[in-house]
Amino acid sequence: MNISAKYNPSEVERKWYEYWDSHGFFHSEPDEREPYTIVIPPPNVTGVLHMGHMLNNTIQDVLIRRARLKGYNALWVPGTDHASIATEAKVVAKLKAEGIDKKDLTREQFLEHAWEWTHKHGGIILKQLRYLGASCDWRRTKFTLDPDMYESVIKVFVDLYNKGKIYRGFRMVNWDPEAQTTISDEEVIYADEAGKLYYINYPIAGREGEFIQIATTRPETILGDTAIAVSPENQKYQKYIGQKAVVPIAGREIPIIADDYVDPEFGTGALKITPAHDPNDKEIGERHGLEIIDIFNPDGTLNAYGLHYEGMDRFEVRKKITEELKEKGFLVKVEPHTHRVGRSERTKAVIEPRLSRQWFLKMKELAEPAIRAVREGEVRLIPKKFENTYFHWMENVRDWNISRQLWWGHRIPAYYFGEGEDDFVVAETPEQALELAREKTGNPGLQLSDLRQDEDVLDTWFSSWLWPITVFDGIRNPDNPDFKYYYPTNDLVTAPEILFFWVARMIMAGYEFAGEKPFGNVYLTGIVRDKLGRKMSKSLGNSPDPIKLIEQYGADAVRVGMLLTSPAGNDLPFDEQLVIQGRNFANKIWNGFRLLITMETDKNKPQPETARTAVAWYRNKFARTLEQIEDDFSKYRISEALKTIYSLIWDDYSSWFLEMIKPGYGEKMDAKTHNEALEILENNLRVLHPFMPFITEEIWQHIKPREENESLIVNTWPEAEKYDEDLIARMEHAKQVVSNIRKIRKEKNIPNKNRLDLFYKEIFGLPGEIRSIIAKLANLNRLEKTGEPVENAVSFRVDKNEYYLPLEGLIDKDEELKKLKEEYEYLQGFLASVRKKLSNERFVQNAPPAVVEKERKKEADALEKLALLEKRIGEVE
RNA sequence: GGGCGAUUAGCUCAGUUGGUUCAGAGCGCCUGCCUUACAAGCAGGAAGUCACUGGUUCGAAUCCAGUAUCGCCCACCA
Repeated sequence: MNISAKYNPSEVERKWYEYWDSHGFFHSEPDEREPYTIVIPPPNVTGVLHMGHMLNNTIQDVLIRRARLKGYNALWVPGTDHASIATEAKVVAKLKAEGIDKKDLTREQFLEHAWEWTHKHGGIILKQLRYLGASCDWRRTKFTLDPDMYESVIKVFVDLYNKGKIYRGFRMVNWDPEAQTTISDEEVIYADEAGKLYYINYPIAGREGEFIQIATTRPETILGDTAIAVSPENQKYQKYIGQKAVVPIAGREIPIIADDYVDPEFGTGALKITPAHDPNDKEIGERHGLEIIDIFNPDGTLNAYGLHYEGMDRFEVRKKITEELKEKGFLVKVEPHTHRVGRSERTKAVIEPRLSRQWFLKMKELAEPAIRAVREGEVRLIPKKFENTYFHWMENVRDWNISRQLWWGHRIPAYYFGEGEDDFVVAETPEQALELAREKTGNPGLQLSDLRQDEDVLDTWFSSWLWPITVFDGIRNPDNPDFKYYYPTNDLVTAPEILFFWVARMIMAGYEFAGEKPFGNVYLTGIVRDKLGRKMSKSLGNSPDPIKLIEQYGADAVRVGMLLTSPAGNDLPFDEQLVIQGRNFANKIWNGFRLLITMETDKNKPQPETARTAVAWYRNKFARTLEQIEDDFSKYRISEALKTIYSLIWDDYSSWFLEMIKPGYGEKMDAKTHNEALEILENNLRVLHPFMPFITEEIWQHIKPREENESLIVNTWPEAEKYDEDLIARMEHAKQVVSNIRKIRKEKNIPNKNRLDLFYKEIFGLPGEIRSIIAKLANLNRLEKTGEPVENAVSFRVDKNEYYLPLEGLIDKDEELKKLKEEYEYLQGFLASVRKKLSNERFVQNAPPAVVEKERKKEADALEKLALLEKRIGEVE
């Protein structure tokens, strides 16, 4: 068989993905087996794969493939999110580039464009996931705007409204003037920015020449001022409380009030109050019954209250009004001032706090079962450290503003029939709304055309929080077999950034609408960063294109590269070097396979002792390592599990096992060993498959012809077996002896070809088969026990055995003595420390007996070794 | 301002309930090898006062307190 010395992933990967998919190996239907379910965190429908997705989905694929091998009925549900604000922003930008303004379109026209865009770009990211090897059940692909999903979302809204949990409120919200919509608190990103603090004098009404001075970072908002507040404790301003001040430029008279909120130490100790544009001011305004003056248009320009600034942008007004204040003598000074500015996560526009009528969801009651679930371990967060943040947020949860002034999304099912505060009904369909409206108004003549549906849509997360339920149609049809079988799901893999946006809310929705947790474990990944520790982002251009990486190195290599350094919750400093390491590993595995498959075999040749021993040893070593792998997985230490397998295959299997069973030069391998080695290889492939699905399947299929149902992806995970610790320990000893000899060969410049003799004093027993391994790997002529001192030999000690390698003419007596003395001194120091412990009465009394016993053994062993060394030193001298 | 977490070799990280021979791995580095599976490799090697200061303990990388640095989350100081 002619097989390339370099593994070529690109040829292999497409082939096997197609094979798995077309044979339905990703597909799951309920059956008698235990289910194992993951729902994908749905990426934005118009998104493209970035490194964060790669990490996230690799972990999910590892979990799902392992579950499949372990015999679970494994289902990974894929899908995409309509991502209302992100997608709408993209569509608006695209239309703008084509010279079309959203304002000139009707809702229907705009949605047509949006769907067109969605159909064009939607699914790109899902296709990219296939290159990665993601074994999703594509037949179950969902989209949050699918008709059934849409219906479920509306049903939930109506349900919550009828339960009194959804209400309309006139509230201070975060207004994004760019997207012209409200956004949730979580979508506002605060950062320190350099700004200015403007000190402005407000004349006191009726007191010529007297002023009250305030400090503000937003001078344009003075036009919306409806009061000046001072601290009631403030001596300086006592006399003005109850008086009136005159708003510069506007000329309006506003009251001067006292409120505890004001910090007399900050700024001038007097605060201008603009209830329409500051959350605190709004509260103060409510306490004092102040007027509310909103000076902004939705796009951030000033309205008629802006007087001669009407129509100008807020930031331009800031400059202009500063000049005017200066000219008219109101401006006292301007100081540089760093303060926190909130910007929209999506559009980066400075957020304007704004009062408006919005829909809200009461959160407190919903949060309670979700808090309990995590506290009682019904839902586990991995790593655990995120529980603190979770509780903190959940215990201080605020009502959720769920309406967005967008078109792309689930339209709020509220129908208005009049202008009054309460002139609306909430219903799943217009027909039901009409019925309710007729009841509510007592007017049976009301027609559909008399109803106006709310223009707003729901926050994207209002559909994603139902994801684990709605992908199984659990809202509309809770008794369906899929929902009953797959829900609750097992593991959720996602980024900690959306712990509140999404994870916490899914837990709430799970208990509220399904009466049960949505998933058992939440694996929180880290953030993928570049070598400099910066978050990977498009704008920095520091993110490699994952698809290019896959093309260059292979998906298996990229998967390994991502996983080698990413324990749960830790950031992942991505380095292409790691992918190269993954590729090298693939090549190593490939060549380990190549050695066996190109080996000529002989059925009549008996199995050598070395091979028999090697097979026995590796099987035991594998069994022990499997235990470690299971332990790693049980603790969700995915990268540790990979490292464990990496070292098993690279070190134990390739460097030791294969070397042990290799026949001599020009010889054939006996058929028994060959078969056993292939079996061993198969087990390696089984545990490696979740991490490197492609190369493992490729090799698996090359080992021997396979039936379709024998494909590795649907094969079995190895069974745990008992193992012989003693055999493993003796082989460990043998490996150390071999390493010592290799080291001496290197020091003395003795080629590997030259066969050597080795003598030893046996205290740690070495059965013949272990000796044969040593002889083979170290290329020895003879390996014999001896009672006599060996002349002209280099000696070394492993465990309690002393080894002598006679090297006539190559011995430097002084150097040998020096080494022996160093070893001796070291051991003496060690002995001293052990004895110090043992002579400490308190140690002997207080330490557990087992620990004391260990120390005694250390002492005895050290003494024995010292005796050996002492003797050897005498011999050399 | 409040909370959480981190700090172990040049880099990225392990280090289970404090106790096996002066702390481990991978990468990188150094040395020697194109040895008939693999130079994307083999063999060997060097490298750490476990951030700092105290404390608890027979015993601390591990527990406690404080300090420093970094990171994350939350918060309305104009």
